[in-house]
Amino acid sequence: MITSENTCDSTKNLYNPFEVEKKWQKVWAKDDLYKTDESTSKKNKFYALSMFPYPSGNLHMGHVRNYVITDLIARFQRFQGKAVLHPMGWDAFGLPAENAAIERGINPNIWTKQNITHMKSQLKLLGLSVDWDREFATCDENYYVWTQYLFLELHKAGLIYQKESEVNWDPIDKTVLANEQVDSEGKSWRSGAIVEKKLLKQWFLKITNYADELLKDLDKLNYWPERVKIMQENWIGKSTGANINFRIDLYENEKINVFTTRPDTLFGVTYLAISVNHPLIKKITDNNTLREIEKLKIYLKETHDKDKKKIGIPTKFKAINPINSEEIPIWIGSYVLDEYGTGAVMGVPAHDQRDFEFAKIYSINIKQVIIKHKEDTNSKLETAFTEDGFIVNSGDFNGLSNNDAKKQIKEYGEINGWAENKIQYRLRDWLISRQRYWGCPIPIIKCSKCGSVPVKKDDIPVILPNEIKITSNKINSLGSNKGWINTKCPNCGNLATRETDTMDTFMCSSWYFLRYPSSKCLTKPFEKEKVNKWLPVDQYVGGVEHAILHLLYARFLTKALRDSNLFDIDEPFKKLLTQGMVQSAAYKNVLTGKYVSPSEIKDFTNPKDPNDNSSLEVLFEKMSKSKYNGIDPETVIKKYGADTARMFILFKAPPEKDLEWGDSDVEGQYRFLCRIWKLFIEYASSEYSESEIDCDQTNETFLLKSLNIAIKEITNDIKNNQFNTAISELMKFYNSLSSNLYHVNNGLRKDALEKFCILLAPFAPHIADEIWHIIGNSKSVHLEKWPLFSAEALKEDSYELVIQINGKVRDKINIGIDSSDDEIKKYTLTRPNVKKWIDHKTIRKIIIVKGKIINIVV
RNA sequence: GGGAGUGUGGCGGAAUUGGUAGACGCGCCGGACUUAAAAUCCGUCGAGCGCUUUAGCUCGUGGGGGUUCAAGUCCCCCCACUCCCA
Repeated sequence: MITSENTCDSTKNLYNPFEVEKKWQKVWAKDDLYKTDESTSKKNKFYALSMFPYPSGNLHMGHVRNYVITDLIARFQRFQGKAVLHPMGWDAFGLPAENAAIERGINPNIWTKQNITHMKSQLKLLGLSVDWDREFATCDENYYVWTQYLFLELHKAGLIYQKESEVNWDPIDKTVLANEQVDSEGKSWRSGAIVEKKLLKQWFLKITNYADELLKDLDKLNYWPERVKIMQENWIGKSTGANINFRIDLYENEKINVFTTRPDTLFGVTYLAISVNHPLIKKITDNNTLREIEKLKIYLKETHDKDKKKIGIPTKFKAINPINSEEIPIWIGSYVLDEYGTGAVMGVPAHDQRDFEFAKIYSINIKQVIIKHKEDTNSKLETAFTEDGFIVNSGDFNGLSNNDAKKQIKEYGEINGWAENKIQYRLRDWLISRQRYWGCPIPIIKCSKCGSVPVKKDDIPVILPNEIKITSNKINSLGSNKGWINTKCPNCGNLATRETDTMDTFMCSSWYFLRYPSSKCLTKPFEKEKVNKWLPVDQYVGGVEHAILHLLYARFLTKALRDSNLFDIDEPFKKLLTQGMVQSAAYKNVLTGKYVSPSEIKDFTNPKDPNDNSSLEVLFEKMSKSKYNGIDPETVIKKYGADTARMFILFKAPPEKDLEWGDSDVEGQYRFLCRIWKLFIEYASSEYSESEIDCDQTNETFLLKSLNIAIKEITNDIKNNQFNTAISELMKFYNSLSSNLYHVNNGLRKDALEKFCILLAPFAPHIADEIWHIIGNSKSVHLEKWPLFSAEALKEDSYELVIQINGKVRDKINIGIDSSDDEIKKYTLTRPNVKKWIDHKTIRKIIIVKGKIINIVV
């Protein structure tokens, strides 16, 4: 362990990170060093943003990683002479505050504010270059007034509507649960009751209106990780196909409309399957069947997706396949969804796996209409054949490739009036109603005469009442507050009631990045010209878990508000970096499956469970209480300082990868900072700073070169988000600096030390400023310009040529940079090591790659 | 089942466009300093064989094949793990 007694220098001038960090944090705050520069239009802007945190109460390592990465980028961009906006705020509405209220009897508002105060103080320890003047929380009245304002804008634009929809209902707690609060067995995480589906009238946002643009514009996001774009693409789930009408034998005028992406398999349809809620079911009179349907409905309600079986109920109806007038049975199928398509599917067992399984269970005909190769004969299918191939058993369409048949059968159907082109999305409209207290109230008034009427813009905010009542394990939602709920209709003036649902918190977080450029504005959510100036966010950093929901909602809202003419940008986030998890060692007893706290383990080289003395498995997993592997950032900072924590986190792994916490690696970074400290203290003591005892040309060239390599590589690495290798380069430069420093002239010595400070500054900002001052500067190092490397200094007059014989390295020689091919050959062939390998052999070929390699093939 | 990704020493991880595999750090071992320990500084460390002084050779980036003068990198097949979607 490192303590203040045994740090780097045992005699004097210890590196004391706490003093250094406290000192500089004060100075920076006093000098407003990180205030956003809005004074000039000469500077290019750079908007650096971390996904804002939920104020859960304590800072986690995941937060630290997120903000340190963003901070490094923000600092680097400031060094590049840009005007940087680097704000921070709080995603402050949401369930944990309600749960805390229930458990501890604290008002969610007070709980949240306390958490913010505490987390902010922890955050400040990190020395982030955040412009704190722009801070806000989404639960602040003068933030959520604008969330309501935007709701009204969207309402005006026709993007908001009400619909009955199923929710997860906990019958014991009498409350609605979010999907995440229902476990894999369909039980409530709180009460353990089986969660029911209940129909409630809810508010929706028409995100589907933008499905196509959201999909198309993914192409514009050149600086987003490919996998995030693919996830969004899959989520939107565009499929192109056709709606096909099937007549029903008994009812001349009834038709069943099915959506399919595979019109090429139409001749292979052997049944239709409809959902339990399909309109046709109303025509069923047979009591037996009706009872079966009721049973199936209950089964579907209570069974979770994972263990759902395919269940079918036969009906007496027959459908007519429009392409060949074949009669096929109509089944009710458990796997047919109401929400997707038309609530009916055409069953093609031969070419769809789900249909295949269904047909096997109920002995339905399987008719193959696509074969892989033209010459293939039909064989019995073991599974559905879903690859491309050629059409058979399909009348006039036989012999076509199935992709051609898709088009031709669809066109044929269009001409004959039973098919139409159709594009279908998987994306559903966004349900924003929450039957919850701690959220942004939905600004709607319900009038018995006028229906749902939006609150007038002058009358917002609709303020969340502060008094809460907790009964039977829940906060009574807004509905029980009579003084609040009763109001007048803005339309007719009659008595009316307020909407008692609050908004999904994703709504609050879908526009916060628009607020930062004008976070103090009291008259609007944001100023158009400020949004146009600062947006899009140049670098957005956050966890990949938000790849779909938050990032998709934010993109949608940006587009919707653009269309309401509130600003002109199409996409909110130009560059996206999704950082990996922070993991640490967890000790698991393989026999019991239980985790053991490290404090109970005596010998870490051979960890044993103290309860049964069995060997423990060491796993690197995401930090969590239940696994006893959490590392508290505040503890680490108090032990080593923020600069060490920052350096460690940036060095240990590339930013997108998971990071494994390691105490000895943290100490390694601490030692590195100690070595730096010592070097600068030594230099500052007069005996070294003035002397030129041992000047040597070789050392000078060497140091100059390593300085310029460092500048070049570190600059490049930061630009490419390769912070781990940037720190490697910094270490190499340090190694060269410390071994050459007193063998070079005073000018170079000072210059190298100063540039080292600047290069270190974005990574470890506190110590960098301190050593910058130690060597005699008076302004902050963070006001300096980023150094440029000199190509001249990097120029070599010779290089090491690698000599390969048959592709294997046999020798290396130093050779002049201008040597011609002939000269290279000549030198190479005289080398004894080379001779040894080519003696008595014929040289077939010689390949020379200038500046690198010569390969002699014998 | 479909999609995306990962696999390199004891460990985390480096390797421009195909051109010296293992940068940098951690760890280990050895040495210096010390009464001793810690800290610090110096040095060794992919595996195997060889090296009595002199030194080199073979193998090696999950496995198997291929393209190439040259493959961690490109192509094909397989294995393992991770994530997303059913």
